[in-house]
Amino acid sequence: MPGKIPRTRIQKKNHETILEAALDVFSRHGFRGATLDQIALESGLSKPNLLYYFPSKVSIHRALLERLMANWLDPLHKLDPQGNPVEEILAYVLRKLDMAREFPRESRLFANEIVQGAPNIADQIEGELKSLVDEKSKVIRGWSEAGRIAKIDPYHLIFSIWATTQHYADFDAQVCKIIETDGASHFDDARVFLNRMFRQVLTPDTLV
Amino acid sequence: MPGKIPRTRIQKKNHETILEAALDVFSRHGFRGATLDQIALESGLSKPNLLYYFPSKVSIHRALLERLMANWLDPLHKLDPQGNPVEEILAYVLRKLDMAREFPRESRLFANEIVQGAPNIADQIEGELKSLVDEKSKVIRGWSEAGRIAKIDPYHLIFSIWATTQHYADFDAQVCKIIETDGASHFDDARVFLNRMFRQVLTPDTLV
DNA sequence: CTCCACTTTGACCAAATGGTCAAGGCTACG
DNA sequence: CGTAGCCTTGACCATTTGGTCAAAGTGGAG
Repeated sequence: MPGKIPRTRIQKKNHETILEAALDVFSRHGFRGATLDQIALESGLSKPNLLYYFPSKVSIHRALLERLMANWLDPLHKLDPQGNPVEEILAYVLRKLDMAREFPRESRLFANEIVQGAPNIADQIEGELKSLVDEKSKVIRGWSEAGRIAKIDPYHLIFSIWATTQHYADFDAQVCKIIETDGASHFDDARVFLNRMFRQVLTPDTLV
Repeated sequence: MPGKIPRTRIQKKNHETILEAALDVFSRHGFRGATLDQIALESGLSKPNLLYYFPSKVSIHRALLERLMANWLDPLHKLDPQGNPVEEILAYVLRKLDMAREFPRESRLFANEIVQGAPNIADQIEGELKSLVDEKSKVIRGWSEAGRIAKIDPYHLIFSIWATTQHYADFDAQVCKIIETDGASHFDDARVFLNRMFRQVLTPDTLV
């Protein structure tokens, strides 16, 4: 079994192939529902070959989560304390919505994991994710207290952004069955809706 | 194997016992992740006994989903076309939030099912759920066009309500790791936040 | 009390599944 | 072109899991 970092060209390629197939399978069936045989089939490699590159099923899952966490947090990282508060937060909302559209598998992978109690990424949530959220919450609270946006709880604001944007990826099956539009045009409608909603929420109360 | 409706007292009791245990296990691990042995253990019955009352694992799961769907839709049913638009919708939001707090297992059961493509409740979503949403969306659109609430897409409004409220049940593991508050006091904060957010969203634009 | 239908379960089964291993194939480098 | 080390896999294994079955237990109507 090769070390953590792929060395040879072929190792790099197969690592990639496996993670790509695993993303597909894990995001569709959750950790327990996915099988090594499915991942082997989908990746075009044999099952023992998977286990040559990764020591176990759970290690594939963990590698995936770890690799994707950074990308997942990226939109929030980009929230600029120096920018215009309302526009910064709205840009964040729309970036998250774009990610839900472009990377629904990643979103569902995390959703599956967290719904089931986050057994494999508890540490990353408590570490990386929490400290980033804490940091950006302070920024938002600063804006809030300066009267540049409404007085709202930054944590719940962030939760509501996650919930409303990821909903379109995680609950896609439901959304598509309720809205009949064939294409993914509901993402455009969602964009309009969320843009309006969060703009409205952030606008400071003028009278009080 | 007894018919659909439990007849004897003992059948009624055991049906109940099994579904209660199954709710616990399915909501924690998803369909594939749950095992009959776990459900048997948790219900205090033997595995063959489970299969005396239900013909298969999937039939337990389906019975659960079916039984809970009605309760799940109830808050939306209560949305009164004759009431005050803003207050009706806000009351709906808060009812949904209460359900997320009081019935997190039910919420996660549905979340698990839908994230994985809703293989066992596709028909109920396309039927009962869709027609209810269609009906209430018409009501909301009516209010919207009459200028009694803002001009917003009723479907996406409903999605955003589901997303933001159920988030506190489905993603509880994440929420609790990010907010340190020990108790479930974050539900109170969420109530304040969501109340403000949706009130804001529904307020009609006065100028245009 | 008796008897019959309802209920319960220990033992068992076939299939699926995560994982192992030894043997064979391939490749890059000298 | 040869060989050392990387890569691949068919066959196999132990365990888990959904499900079966025959036999034993139990409760309540008469």
